[in-house]
Formats: sequence, C-alpha cells, structure tokens
Amino acid sequence: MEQRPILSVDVVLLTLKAERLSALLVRRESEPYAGRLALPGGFVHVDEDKDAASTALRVLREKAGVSPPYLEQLYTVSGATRDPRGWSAAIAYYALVPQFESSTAHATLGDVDALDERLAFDHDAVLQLAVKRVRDKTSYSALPCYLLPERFTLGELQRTYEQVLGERLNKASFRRKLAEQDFLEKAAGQRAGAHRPAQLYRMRRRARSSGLVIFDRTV
Amino acid sequence: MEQRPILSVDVVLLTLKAERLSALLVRRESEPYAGRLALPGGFVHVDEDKDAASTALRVLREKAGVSPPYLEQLYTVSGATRDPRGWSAAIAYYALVPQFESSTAHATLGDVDALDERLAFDHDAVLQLAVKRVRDKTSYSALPCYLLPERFTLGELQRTYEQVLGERLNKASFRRKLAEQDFLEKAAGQRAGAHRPAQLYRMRRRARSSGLVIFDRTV
DNA sequence: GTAATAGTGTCTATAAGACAGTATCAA
DNA sequence: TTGATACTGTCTTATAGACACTATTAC
Repeated sequence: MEQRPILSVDVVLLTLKAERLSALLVRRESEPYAGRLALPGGFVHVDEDKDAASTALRVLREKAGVSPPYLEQLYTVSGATRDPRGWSAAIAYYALVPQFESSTAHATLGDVDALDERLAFDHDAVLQLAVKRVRDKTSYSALPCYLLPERFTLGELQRTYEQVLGERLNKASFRRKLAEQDFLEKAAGQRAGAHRPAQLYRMRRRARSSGLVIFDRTV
Repeated sequence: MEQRPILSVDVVLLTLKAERLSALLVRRESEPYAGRLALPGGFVHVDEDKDAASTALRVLREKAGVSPPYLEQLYTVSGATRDPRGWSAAIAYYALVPQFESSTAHATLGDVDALDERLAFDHDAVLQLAVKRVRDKTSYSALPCYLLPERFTLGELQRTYEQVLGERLNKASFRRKLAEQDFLEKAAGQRAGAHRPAQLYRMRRRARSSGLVIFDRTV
C-alpha cells in the first residue's frame, strides 16, 4: 500500500484577555519550526482517541489544562508542502472558554488582532479563519456566551459581543434580539455594584447542548 | 512511530435532475460495504495530489468524468469505528455542476430527499450535511448559479433557487435582491419562446472566482 | 442630592413580501 | 385576439437602529 499521509489535529483556543479576543499559542520545542509559536496540536492516538474531536480535547487538556464548554470543527488544511516531513493533513478545531489563568510555562495568550510573530506552518491562516468564523457566527448566535462564566448579566454579555466584534452595539436592539431568540433564561441572583443591580442570566439547557455544534458534540 | 490513521476524500456532487436536487452515488465493488451505494471517494495519492481538493477533483474526473465549476470543503468525519479497516478520517467536499449526462455505468444520480437505500459508512449523514449547507447558503449567495449553464435567464435562476430550497419565491423580491447584490451581469442574447423573450445573464467574473470558497480555490 | 448602570418605550428608516400592472412574443 | 412569461411600480408589513426616558443602587 502507498505511503499514508500524516494526520494531526490543531486547536484554536479562544478566550478574552484584557478585553481582547486572544488565542492560546505554544512555543515549539522540536523541528520543524522549532522555537516558533504555533497553535496547540498533536497526532491522533489511534488507541486512545475516539475521534478527532477527542484528540482536540486531549491536546487542550495536556497543553493548557482546560476543558472547553464549546468545541467545533473549523477546517482541514492539507497538502504536499505544508509540512517538510511529507504530505500532511491537519484537522483544525476551535474552542471557546471563559477567562482562565494560563498555567503552563510554554503557553501564552496572544491578541488575535495584534500578533507580533509569524506562526509555524499555515497556522496564521488557520487562526484568522477561526476568528472570522467566530465573528460571523456571533452576529446570529449565542456563541459569545461560552466566553463568560455560567451566569452573567446582559450588560456583561453585550460587552463580550462588543469585544469579539470590535464594535459598539445598540442596547435596545441587542436586548430585543436576545428576547426574541430565547436562548437565555433568568438565573438566581443579581450582580450588585454602585448602581442598580443587574439580573443574572444563563444559557438554556437546549441552547447549551444543541444547535451550535454540527456533527461533533459539545462537551 | 505509532500506526497512522487512514485518510481518504469523499465528494458530494450535487446537480439538478428532473427538477430535483440530486447527488452522484457509486455502487461499491470491494469490501467494506461491497454492493452498497456510497459517495464517490478515494485515498490521497501523495505523489500526485497537491492537496485534498486536488484529490476531490481527481475522484470526480475518474468516477464521473466531470470537472465542477464549484468545489468547497464540507466537513471531516473521523473515528475509530467508522471504517472496519481501522481508525480513519475522510475529508468531505461538495461540488455543484450543471445538469449532465451521467456517463459511467456504476454511477447514478439520486434525489437527495428520496433515497431508497442506506449509504455505506457515514455517508448518509455527510450527504445530508452537504444538502443543509447548500440550502443554508442559497438564501444569501449565488450558489445555485453553479447548477446552471454559463448563461441563463432570471426566470430559470429563480426556478433553480426554488428547486434547491423546495419553496416558492416572490419574483419582485428575488429580482430586487439580485440587483442589489450585483453578482450578475447581462450576457449577450435573449431566450425566445411563445412569450416575451427574456434577457440572458451570467455571473460576474469576480463572483465566479472569489468570495464563495474559503481556503480552497474554485477551479 | 450625584454618578453609574439597568432596563423599557417609541419614533424613524430600511428592507421584504404582496400584488397588480404593463410589455412582448407565438399562434 | 388569447395565452404565456418578462419585467416593473407601489403599497403594506416586519425589522433594526436611534434615542430618550424611568429605575435602583452606592455614596
């Protein structure tokens, strides 16, 4: 049988850091592209990973210690020349998580709109594709909810949408759309402060577990 | 090094046949699933295929003798159990072509809404995902143009949209939207008949070659 | 009281659908 | 003339943004 191509899985882990949409990047230790920043990724372990989504989750667990509430397949990059080791394909996923403390030493969070290094392989293009996907979906879905803790106020949610999109939104329209789409429900409690307290909300169960992820399952 | 997974490419070739959205299906001759209908597909030839899109085009050329004007990556299915030969991944593409004479013996065109057989592997799910993608995109893009010959009338285009979507559209709104979006231009000639002749149109160059396909190139 | 954010009502501009009207061919 | 489809103008309805107004807390 002919030589099989190399198959790996890469993950774009997106979160908010200092009010900027940021991605997890790791410094490569081995060739090719040793020393360069890259998306976290790895080879499929055929005896351990049920499918490619499982590989993506394992990679995130091993490289950043996170377990994302949202994971979706993004695109599969492939070709004879993208990896000097030979014909390769990389199934790329993107994941959204609430703000977290990056625990490991070799991992950093980079502002997706202001990277100061070129990434290894074709990872710059993959990262930009993930950002585009998230921004496109944000305008008609509840995606940014996964960048917040389980309970949040409508003000916090609107700021999150604004940080993802990079533009201001109209408060009345924003709330009207949320009310129509009906993927939020009131949660117990309010957020206090030097102002009128705000009602807490959370995603409805069915919104959290369905509709957003095609084929792959939300974890 | 650990055992590498199997990598293949499958293609959902969509066209209109008898006014129904239909997909190209081939009868499998070898195991697994010998005798079952399946999507056309094949393994990557690492010495021949530049990337997975090239594999998809080669498969369509070999199995149906067609060269599609539109090709887009759809989804990569993967897992330990989807193929009895071992852990495998299949990069699925979908293609759109104008009506054509299916030349080969083992290939048939099946109405995507009325298949009378279960397909091999997870191809039923892949086919339905392609149909969903095309229908979703149809409402805000020029995608159905690729199901028609290069020149067509606005009436023919509206009927194509209606056949893809399975619902009637409002003529004035349809034409208003086309005029706004500006991806069509007048072509030479008119379509005659027992009625007022209709102006012929075609896609603008830049619409044909850009905007519709992410990452992969239109051919 | 002020400052700050929460939350709501309403006006207006824009886009979409409904529908009817005129246009131009063959027979 | 009739019948068929091409094409257009306008009315109505639905949607989205602008904006202002009230509500409730801390200080």
